[in-house]
Amino acid sequence: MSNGCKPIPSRVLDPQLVEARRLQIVQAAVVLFVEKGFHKTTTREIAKASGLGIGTLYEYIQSKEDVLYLVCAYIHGEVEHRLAEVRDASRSGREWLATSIRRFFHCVDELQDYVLLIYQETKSLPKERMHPVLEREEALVHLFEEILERGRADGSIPIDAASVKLIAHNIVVLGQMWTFRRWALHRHYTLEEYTERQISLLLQEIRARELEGTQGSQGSQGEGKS
Amino acid sequence: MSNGCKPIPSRVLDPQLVEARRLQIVQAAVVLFVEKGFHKTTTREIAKASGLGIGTLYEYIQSKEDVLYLVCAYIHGEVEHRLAEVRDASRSGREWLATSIRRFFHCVDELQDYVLLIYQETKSLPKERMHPVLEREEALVHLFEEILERGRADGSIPIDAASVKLIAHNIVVLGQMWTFRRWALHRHYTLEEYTERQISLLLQEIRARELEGTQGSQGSQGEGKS
DNA sequence: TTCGACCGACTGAGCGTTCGTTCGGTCACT
DNA sequence: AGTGACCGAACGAACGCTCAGTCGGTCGAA
Repeated sequence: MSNGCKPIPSRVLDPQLVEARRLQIVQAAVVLFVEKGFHKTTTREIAKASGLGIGTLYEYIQSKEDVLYLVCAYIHGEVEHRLAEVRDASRSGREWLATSIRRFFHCVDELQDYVLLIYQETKSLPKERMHPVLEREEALVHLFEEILERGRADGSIPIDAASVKLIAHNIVVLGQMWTFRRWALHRHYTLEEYTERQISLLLQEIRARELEGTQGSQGSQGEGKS
Repeated sequence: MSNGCKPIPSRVLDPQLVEARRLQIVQAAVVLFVEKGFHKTTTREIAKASGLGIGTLYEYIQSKEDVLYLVCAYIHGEVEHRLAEVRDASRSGREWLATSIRRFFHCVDELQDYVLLIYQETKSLPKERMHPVLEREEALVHLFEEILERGRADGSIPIDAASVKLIAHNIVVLGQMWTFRRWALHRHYTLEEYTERQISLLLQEIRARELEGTQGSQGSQGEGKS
């Protein structure tokens, strides 16, 4: 559940020590990265903030970018951990969805600096390290796909199969939007307002399909050109 | 319609020449930034690609970050220019909205590298230069607010006032999502599929409210906990 | 004595930015 | 038309500095 893909080599032998030191490193680095960004943070700053010498730092990583990768993995771990708690919580898919969205948005809000960091710095990873990070991002989308799928199965979320993936992406992105548009959104909404409004929009949208079903028409197709 | 806030000083006197040379610079830089990112692009590369000497480059800017700012302004200009064409096109707010979304998504697709660039590099701007860029981003949101507002006025888009801003943000972000999630989305949808599906979701959502009105119930409020 | 975790002075590539210089063009005066 | 003073756009070598990464050494535990 926690590791991604290729392990980062370390010159230190004891695996427990490696894990412990890397946690030090990551927790120090995350603060610095949030504060100044990846590029403007120096390895020396990371070393000092971790309580290690610069040489020691390089016993546990091979490059500065490795630190970024570790940080990304750590953050994804945090998100996944918090989200796992409600994985099988409620009864209908519809309720599960609403609960999960609330949890997810809440989590995004708590970890907003971290989420923003991933958003802004993922591109600085070397290609090979980027893939596992994106995969983990997609796993998050999959979680919501699963929920939507269950709602589809039990009839509580009447949508067509081809929209599932899209809606799942929408949910994730609209959650993350709370962080990368906070300069605008926080001026107008509290987290609760934001969450409930987004859920309400989404569920109304889903309800619409239900009603349309009873009406028997598809609507919104002959809307314009193309 | 085109300029932002504080002008960037140049040591060159002739304003026409300044504009022309800066266009050279921007168009060269934009390619490099898309290719390698802002940080990994050197001023020398920018100079060479613009057909200028390093020294000349600095006749027209004061720092490397100025180039980034010019690039951002240029891109926003492109987007705004393309969007302006349909500003007063159709009759009902609802139709205007659909048309504008199509145009916007199409535009985002055409300029996807540029849009992505702004998304990823805005944070590298110095604070003072960042503000005008964000303001221009908000202007885009305002465009959609305006459209939604008109739809509200003519009754074709029955939503409550407090949702207008949120929906406008949603539209803009879901458009931009096409660029920053292309690694996932392009695998599953063409631009047309993506656009029509998103519009359809949005309009159904709006239609839902309409129907709810005739039903007289609010729904989706007692969905879960607090 | 051996081993491995830790250290930090050192290196050198690479960066943004500067500044002394060049040189084609313009214009006032003859 | 001819001349020379002046202008300013263009140039690029060089400067000063930063910073990722290295390497030889120290030290404590086994």
